[in-house]
Amino acid sequence: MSDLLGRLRERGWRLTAQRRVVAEVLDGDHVHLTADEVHARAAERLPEISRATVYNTLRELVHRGEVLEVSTDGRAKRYDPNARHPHHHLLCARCGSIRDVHPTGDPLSDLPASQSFGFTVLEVEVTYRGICPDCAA
Amino acid sequence: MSDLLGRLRERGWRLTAQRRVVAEVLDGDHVHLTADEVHARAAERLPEISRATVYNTLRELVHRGEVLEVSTDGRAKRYDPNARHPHHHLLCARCGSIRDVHPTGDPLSDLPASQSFGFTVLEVEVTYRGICPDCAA
DNA sequence: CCTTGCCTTAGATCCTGTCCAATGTAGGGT
DNA sequence: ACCCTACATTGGACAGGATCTAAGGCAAGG
Ligand SMILES: [Mn+2]
Ligand SMILES: [Mn+2]
Ligand SMILES: [Zn+2]
Ligand SMILES: [Zn+2]
Repeated sequence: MSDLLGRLRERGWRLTAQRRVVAEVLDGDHVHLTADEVHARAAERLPEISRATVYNTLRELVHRGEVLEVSTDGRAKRYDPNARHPHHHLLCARCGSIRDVHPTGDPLSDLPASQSFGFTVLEVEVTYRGICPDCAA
Repeated sequence: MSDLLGRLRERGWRLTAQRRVVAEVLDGDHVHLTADEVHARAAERLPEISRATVYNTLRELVHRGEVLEVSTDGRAKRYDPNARHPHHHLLCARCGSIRDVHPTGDPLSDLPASQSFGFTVLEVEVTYRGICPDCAA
């Protein structure tokens, strides 16, 4: 994230207290918060911030490529500020917790053109599913 | 699917008209229906079948390993009877349509033990995302 | 056939996420 | 420094997907 706010301001992003707080909450590595978790932490600093604004801000950060949106089966999506370093995820099937894992190969190149069915393939997501140590105990 | 019903009956599954119809609807390859699509098609043959029963039956088929549950980002999950032949999916980011793709490598073996974080890793899912020919036009 | 424990049902309810119309404000222009 | 206004925020309504509940139905073993 580092100078996220600077980068966004240059692109004409209006800088509000709400957006600043959301960006602060998302700062760090190995952060995978749900929108409601982001809202809860943001509300500690700015009690009147609304859920709608958190959703709006997250949607824009995702759209601008600053935050990664991680689907977790039926549960709430998680937001990952570590969008610059491509990586994959290890997901606990029981509690939904997430860990980062780093790829050894490039699965995109593993998709032969013959299997593209005319799709314009943009990205690939690899999700390892299992049971985390906490849930196993 | 072939002798799905026989297999399930042996495991003590009570055989009802509703379950039979759901299994019939799911028969075939490259089938990726949502729960509501399954319900609509089942209702053509058995008009009084309820959504709850379709959900219950799908959940059990998934739990027994007879059907694969495929998450598609924010959309309704899709149910895939082709659970015996492991494969991955190519998902249209615009309309949510799905195609089967077959892996060239085994991403599970690409996960070094050093990155398991104590998880018991059960499976890996690879999702290619892009734009399908219909949506591109 | 009976019985009983499993199934099915309609509708309520939950969860995540989006939409809306009213109100507030960042920041460029003067 | 102050105004304007286009853009942002807000609370609450809304929507889709999925689960839960309590009442009644029925498969299948005896
Ligand atoms: Mn991550
Ligand atoms: Mn499939
Ligand atoms: Zn867990
Ligand atoms: Zn499409």
